[in-house]
Amino acid sequence: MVTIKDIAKKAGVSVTTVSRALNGHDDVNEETRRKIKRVAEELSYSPNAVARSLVSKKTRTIGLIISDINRAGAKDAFAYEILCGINDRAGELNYDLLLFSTNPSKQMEKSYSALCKERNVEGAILSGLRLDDPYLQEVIEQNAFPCVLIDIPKTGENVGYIASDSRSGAAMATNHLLQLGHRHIAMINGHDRAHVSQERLAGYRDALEQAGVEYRPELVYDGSFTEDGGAEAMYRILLRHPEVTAVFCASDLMALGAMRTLERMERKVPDEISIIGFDDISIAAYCSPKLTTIRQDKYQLGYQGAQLLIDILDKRTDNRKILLGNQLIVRESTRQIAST
Amino acid sequence: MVTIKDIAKKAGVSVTTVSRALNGHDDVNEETRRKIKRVAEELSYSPNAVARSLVSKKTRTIGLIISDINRAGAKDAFAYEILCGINDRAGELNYDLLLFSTNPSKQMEKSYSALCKERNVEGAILSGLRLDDPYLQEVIEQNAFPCVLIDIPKTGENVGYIASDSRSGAAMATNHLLQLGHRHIAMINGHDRAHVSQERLAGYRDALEQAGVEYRPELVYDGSFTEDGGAEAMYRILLRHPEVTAVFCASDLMALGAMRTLERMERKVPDEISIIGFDDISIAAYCSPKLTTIRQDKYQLGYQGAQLLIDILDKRTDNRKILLGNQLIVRESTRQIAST
DNA sequence: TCTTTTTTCCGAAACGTTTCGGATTTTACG
DNA sequence: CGTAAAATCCGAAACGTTTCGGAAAAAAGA
Repeated sequence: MVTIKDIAKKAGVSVTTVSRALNGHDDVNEETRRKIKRVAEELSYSPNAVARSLVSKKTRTIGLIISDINRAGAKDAFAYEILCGINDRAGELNYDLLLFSTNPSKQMEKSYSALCKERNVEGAILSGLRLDDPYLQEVIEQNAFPCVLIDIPKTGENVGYIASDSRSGAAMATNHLLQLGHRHIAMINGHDRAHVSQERLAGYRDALEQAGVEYRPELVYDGSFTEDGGAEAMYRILLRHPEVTAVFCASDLMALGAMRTLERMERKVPDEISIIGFDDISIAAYCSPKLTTIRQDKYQLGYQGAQLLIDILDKRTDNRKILLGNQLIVRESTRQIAST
Repeated sequence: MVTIKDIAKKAGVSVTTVSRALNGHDDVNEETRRKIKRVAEELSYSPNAVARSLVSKKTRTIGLIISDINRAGAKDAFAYEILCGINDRAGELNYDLLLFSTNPSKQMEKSYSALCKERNVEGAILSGLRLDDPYLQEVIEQNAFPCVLIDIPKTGENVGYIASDSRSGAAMATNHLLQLGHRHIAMINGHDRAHVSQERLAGYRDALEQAGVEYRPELVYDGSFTEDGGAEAMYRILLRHPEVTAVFCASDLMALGAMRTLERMERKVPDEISIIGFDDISIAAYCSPKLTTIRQDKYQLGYQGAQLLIDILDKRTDNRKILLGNQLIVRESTRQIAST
């Protein structure tokens, strides 16, 4: 390995000068700088980032703790799009990303903060964590290193969060169904360890109450954010609440499951029952019928999340909270209620 | 920051002993070890991985250069599944992943090998690179650091590759169509800067020739691996080769595009034209008609790729090449040719 | 009791870089 | 020409860890 010393020797200067020359400091003669650069080139020198960060305390690295990077996520590609956003913004700002191997199988022995401290990342972005994650509290309380949480509404001196506005999104979805004349609207929600589930439920209630429709808790089913869960929930709705003409699903995946059940039971969507999802995953535009849904911009979640983190790092902002808007995408799975 | 020195001082021993105690060396009294561990705990010490790797030359980090991590990839989630596989295996073996910000927009000034050398990663996995990538050659020739290429058939002392067997997969697809009685089979291929395109074309030819069907180059169109490209190619096929009754698409995304065109032109799939794809992306099981395709195990590409890299690192194998099998998934987009 | 072996510990160097404080040389100014 | 200022360079320390070689202390053997 060729080091700064080798260059110094060959160029006949001190290591100090080599360092300063290569880093563009201005107290080095242009001619010596050229020479040093030439020698560095000849020896095909490349700086050792590890040594550099040991002294500078800077790694230009952002830690990523994305617990939902797994096979199952391929369908909704949720984590993926977030990652793309982070990757793009981090790339633009010249940060690299360190993906921690948060081993979910064997109980992790190291906390997130330990992980980040050890590796000297400058900050971290956490996504896919459950509200009851044992290490989450520690991250926030210790306030040890700057981080941005995705979809977890906690802030602190050094911790910010970003999310899409689930509540208004859910209200938007429910309103859409209401405007189509539906009055008996069920909801298939995700598991309640996710904050977004609470928010989406609240939005659903908001819309109902504002429209003067009674909110009936028994119409809300748990689909645990999975396709099978959605399918299962739909069976129960069909069985127990035949009066229901529309279902708001808190995720597209669950909506897909619900539609599968409806197909099996030979109930036509949207003619007999309207379905609206949440997320706008790519399948939504291809399935049959195409799914009406609330689009949330997952990419921006990552992109602006990365931006927020770096703003926090550079103490460039006091803002610790970003809420992204959503968009209603009307496709084929919802329809004006049949006038009976 | 609390260091090993602080522990040494508080425990009344030397830094050497602390280091050896914490790292489980056996030349330290069990009692002192306990004491040191206790002190470390009290001070909530966490080791500095940067300093450690400066001296040990080990980072337990794998570099990732995945040039196709971008928004567009959300539909096929190809890069994502590979990443999941890598992430899982790396996690199991206790490696972290460093995602390099290969900024495709501004021309990268640093080569991959420079990137990896600087950051002292132990090895790297490269995916999504084009055959004509300017830096690819350098990686292989310099042989500077161990790496695994995905879908690029080059090997070397320290470089291995992993891919799914595109050629046999394409033959499998074409055979499926032949067995259904099709004789006029067009192909929509990807751009030819990808090695897989060449392979899939070869497989297509293999199958045709083996079945005694003439290979006609004019039936092969370039869909450049995009949905729009597939749609465009399909238009041309319809226009110029009305005799075609089946199309083999070298990717599901292009198949989706082709099906879009067919729907617009009111040609029924599979009644009038059979379509088979390649990849088995998640949409394939949901679109209408559901897409018959060749499934390749992208997750294993990553998982076994990571394994291969680590085997190379540990000099545990001389194998430098892994070829994964594919699987024909028959759904709804192919059918026995209508007997005329 | 004396020597040898084993156990337990430590000092110092090393990893490759940055940076502080100062030294030397050159240039500018009166 | 003498002095002040600017330009250019350098030595040494520091970052937090590991490890080599050996030293001191304890245990074992004769």
